[in-house]
Amino acid sequence: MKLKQLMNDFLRDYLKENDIKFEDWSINVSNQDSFGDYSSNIALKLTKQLEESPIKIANSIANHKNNSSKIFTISASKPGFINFHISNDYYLKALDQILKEGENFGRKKELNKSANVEFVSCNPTGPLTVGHGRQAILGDMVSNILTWNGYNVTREYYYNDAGKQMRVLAESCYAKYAQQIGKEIDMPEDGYIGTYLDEIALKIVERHGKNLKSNDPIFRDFTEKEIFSDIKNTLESIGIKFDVFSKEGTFYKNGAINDILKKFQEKGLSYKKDGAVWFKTSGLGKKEDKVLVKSSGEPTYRLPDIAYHADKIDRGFDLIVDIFGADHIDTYPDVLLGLKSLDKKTSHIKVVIHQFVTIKKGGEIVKMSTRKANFITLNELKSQLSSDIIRYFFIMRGANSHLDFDLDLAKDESEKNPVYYLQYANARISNLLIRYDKEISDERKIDLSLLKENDEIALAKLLSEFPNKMEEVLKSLEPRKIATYLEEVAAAYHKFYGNHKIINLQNLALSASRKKLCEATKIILKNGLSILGISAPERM
RNA sequence: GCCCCGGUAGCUCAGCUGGAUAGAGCAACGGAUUUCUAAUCCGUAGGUCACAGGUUCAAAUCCUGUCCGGGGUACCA
Repeated sequence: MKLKQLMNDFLRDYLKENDIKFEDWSINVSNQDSFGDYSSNIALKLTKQLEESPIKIANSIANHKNNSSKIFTISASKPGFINFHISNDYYLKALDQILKEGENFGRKKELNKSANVEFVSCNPTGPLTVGHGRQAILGDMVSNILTWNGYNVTREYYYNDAGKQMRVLAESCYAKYAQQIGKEIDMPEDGYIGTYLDEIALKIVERHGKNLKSNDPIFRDFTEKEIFSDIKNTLESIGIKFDVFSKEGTFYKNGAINDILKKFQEKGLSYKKDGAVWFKTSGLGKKEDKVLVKSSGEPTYRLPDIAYHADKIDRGFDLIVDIFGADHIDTYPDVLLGLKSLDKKTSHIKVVIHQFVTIKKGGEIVKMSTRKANFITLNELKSQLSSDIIRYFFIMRGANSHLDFDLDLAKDESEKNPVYYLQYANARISNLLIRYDKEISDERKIDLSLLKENDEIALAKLLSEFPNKMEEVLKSLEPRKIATYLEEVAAAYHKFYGNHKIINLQNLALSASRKKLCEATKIILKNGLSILGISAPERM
């Protein structure tokens, strides 16, 4: 960050000295060594305004007085780029800082800001599927990213304990119960037919006998409890814990839903038609109006969702993140509209939408349908794969892309599996450090300037970028970017390791410096992996 | 019908706040000192960035349209 500032300062200084008013330039990482470390397009952008050829402007800029000459030199190249060449010294100094700050390197201090991350939030009508798994892991990592950047994070799970789905679940469970005790009863329409319900029904028979009536609350309460505890166990097995569980029923009981209806009515934003209450979204930029309360008297999901979000806003979080599956893409704008019309602040709500997951097995896509009990559960996945692998594979693609979960690759314990690539780099370093201490007991002042090889500088440069990366990730809330970065770090380390001897009894000073580079790499790998919630084994 | 996401190497995908010769992993092929852990490294080959227009000094990236794939779309959530 400091580095970019210095480069920008240099450009600003040039503009000021030449009395040019201009702001629209960028500085990017160069894509070729001969173009230095960073490049700016400022001269190209200035061509029109100055009515000069870009290369002329670039040369003029490159010759401008450089107050940061110890940190970088400047050159101009072909069409008109300004190239900044950063001194090795700058990157090596970053190593000192990494070693000094250790597990806090790149971490933001307490911001005194709070964030709420809502994710998973599925109703307890069945076991979690791999689709929920993606959301769970995405949400957990987003939470970690926020924590790392200084937020005080609340992980929240919201579910509907009162609606139609739970009623159907109870009816389905009764039907299964009836089957267990030898009665033939038809499954309710759109009922849940998964085998997990058979197990629950059997438990009910065992514990409560065979004489329960269909309307016994046990069929709802017991089932909810059973399924929920299964969900919690599943989540825990991949390292996820929630701080708060919110129930939809709360907002009926405390009157929030009626209040909102009343306010909409007062503001003229709702009306009655065909026995239902409609939300006049057409006046707010939408094409059609939406139903708030069905003619049956039951609210649609929108109303409680608005109430729930209003509640989150009122709890005073500085940032509210909603992680939703692609099925919400059309519906969350309604909720935001509702909140806005209630004069609630919504600018601090960030919605992360992720696409769905397909499982690839033996080169073929396994089609899934949740209702028809034709799905792969997260538990099944967990029984075959470690938490580390599951976590990594779910964020290997951007949230906005469909995810093909390649089961065969995930199970593969060879070098093909990218998770091991990262972990192996860490294990390699750990082993090396142990060996180093055995062979070299020499204590000396470290002279990092002995690190001059391209592989060494490239690695140091990459390590120094970690804090910037974390800031980027805070903006995009894309854990994948951390994974990509760590793969680069591991690759740079493996390359350095392959080309250069670290423990060299003939050159203890150089050995000591290289050891420091290894230690710094280990810190970065560990810090990055910890945000992803993936272990960094010392030995493999 | 309408909405969202995607179309980049044989496969899976990066890159997309516009920038200099489009990258990685896997697969293919060829190599690496009796290893500081070879779960590694080096090299070769592989591309009309779906297509057509447009904006621009500059387009894989922005705009428009078309085609293909996936998903959503209700008084279900």
